[in-house]
Amino acid sequence: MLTIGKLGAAAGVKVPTIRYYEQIGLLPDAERSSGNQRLYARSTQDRLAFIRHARELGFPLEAIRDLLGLSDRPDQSCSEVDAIARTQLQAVEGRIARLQALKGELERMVDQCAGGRIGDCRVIEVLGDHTHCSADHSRDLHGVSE
Amino acid sequence: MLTIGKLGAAAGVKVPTIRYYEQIGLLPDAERSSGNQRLYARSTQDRLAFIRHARELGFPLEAIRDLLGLSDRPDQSCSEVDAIARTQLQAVEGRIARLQALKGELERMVDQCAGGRIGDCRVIEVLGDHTHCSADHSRDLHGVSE
DNA sequence: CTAATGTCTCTAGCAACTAGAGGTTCAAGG
DNA sequence: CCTTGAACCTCTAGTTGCTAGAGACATTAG
Repeated sequence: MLTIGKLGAAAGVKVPTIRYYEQIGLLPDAERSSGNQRLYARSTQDRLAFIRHARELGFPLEAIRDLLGLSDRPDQSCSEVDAIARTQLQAVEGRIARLQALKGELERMVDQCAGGRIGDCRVIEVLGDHTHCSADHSRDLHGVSE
Repeated sequence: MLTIGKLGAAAGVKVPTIRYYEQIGLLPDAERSSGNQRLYARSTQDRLAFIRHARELGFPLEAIRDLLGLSDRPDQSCSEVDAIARTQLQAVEGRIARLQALKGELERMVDQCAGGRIGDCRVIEVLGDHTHCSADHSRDLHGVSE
């Protein structure tokens, strides 16, 4: 049996995140020691690694919840699993396409900044002007900052 | 003078978002009509279009706040503006690179899903296994979902 | 035995909005 | 002039996926 800290270190997930996953029902309620501390079986490490990897791949927690539910019923068709993965793939492709349009626009901005005064700055000017927009980025308004 | 609805329509920003921007100080407090409704000058439309475009380009609101502050002092050097844009460009390039790694992994998953039962499903298997990871995606853990 | 570290619960905060309740004001049609 | 309905107001709370902190208890190394 592992304590939460060992589990987190083994799976590469921070301790509060594990408690959060338990809270939202993504992990089952952990067993407890006599002193009320969470104890985990090895299998939980696999489940947690699964979650982590899926998160890294950009799957939202709701999709991961579905995948975990599906993986608990190994005799059914995997078409649903496939659909979730395909949806995710499409989302990633869309993000890449839009980010590449943004990249082009940013490059133009930086190239045109001649190092003068702000009054002449192309960056400011381009940001105030939509006419060079090469795509509809409106669906990019969230989740892009870093 | 424009009402908030007209302004929003003209700049492509939703009404509650405009009020939110005012609340956090990104837009100055609007003038009010006798009946307490917000009224905007045309110049606000430009400022709002600037914000919208910068958001579409992925600039966080804090960076936009800085840019707006800089654009109000047009006689200074634009090196700061340039730096903000370059930072943003780097962030976008990093995101693209990581998303392309993720795309490859997702494609492998989908290709290998032979349409059988979940017990044999490669998607589930790959998600449980980190060994094929081609990069450290750990900085991708937020902001990727769509 | 004690000190340090780990764990517990709980609340609050982050970005950047979005949604809803419940009430007021405005513009147009009859 | 009056009414209707859209647009506006404020306020609170919710979203996603965590992260940070407070204050208290548990465990472990020396």
